[in-house]
Amino acid sequence: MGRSPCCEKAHTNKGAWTKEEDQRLVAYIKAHGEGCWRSLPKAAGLLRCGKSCRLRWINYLRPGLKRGNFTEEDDELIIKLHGLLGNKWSLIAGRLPGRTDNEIKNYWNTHIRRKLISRGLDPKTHLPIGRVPCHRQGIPMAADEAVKPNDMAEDGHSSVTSMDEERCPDLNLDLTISLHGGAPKPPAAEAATPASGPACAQLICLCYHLGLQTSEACSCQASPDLQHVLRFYRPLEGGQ
DNA sequence: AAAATCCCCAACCGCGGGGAA
DNA sequence: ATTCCCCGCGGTTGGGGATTT
Repeated sequence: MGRSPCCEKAHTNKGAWTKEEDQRLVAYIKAHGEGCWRSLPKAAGLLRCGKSCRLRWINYLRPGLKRGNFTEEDDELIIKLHGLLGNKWSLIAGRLPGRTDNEIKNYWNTHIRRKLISRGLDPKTHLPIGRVPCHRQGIPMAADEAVKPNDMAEDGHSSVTSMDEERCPDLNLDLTISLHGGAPKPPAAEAATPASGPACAQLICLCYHLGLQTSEACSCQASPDLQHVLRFYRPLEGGQ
């Protein structure tokens, strides 16, 4: 039982990519564009599975990738974003142009984790090591723990917003996503890009995004001025 | 200089979501 | 309504270079 394999494993290469494979992949994507990863390997003459091709392209061959050291500012941004989003590497990567989710994930696990530990902070919760998470005191916490049913019900707002402002006043956490009421979806790329600033009218509450919308946890829908627009959004002060 | 250990990161794996049939 | 397929994500692995003994 179980899911069928993503490709015919018997006739696919694994492991490190060769220069020739890279060249074939780049040439094919330049000519035909991204997408249709399943059929790409055959069309491009590669003995690789589609997933492998996609990964190679996204993480290594795609133009515009920044390779090399992260700056101190990058570090701090990643730490802030991780504190709010948790291990949502793709979302975090969306905030760091030229960086991939895989790269950030690796960098987190190899460098930033230790950095936090050396500061006496738990890399998972961002709390002082040994301390029990408690956001009500404005103490940092992991995003997984940031939105809990009771937090939402008490005052009708996501505590993430106030937490966010308390903790990262300089951080634009525009986590805009589409409505759940039949309104057209904005392009996925806009969901977490700085470009979708205050001008973006279709916003949604974070609790819904986190799957809490159907529970009592989310009271955003009760808000009279948010009948069509539910939001978790905080604009930058003075732009990006 | 050689062996052992550590560390980094590219790549793989399995799962879940969403759309099409 | 259900099943299937594809894509994308996050967790994990393992090869190989760097460092230490």
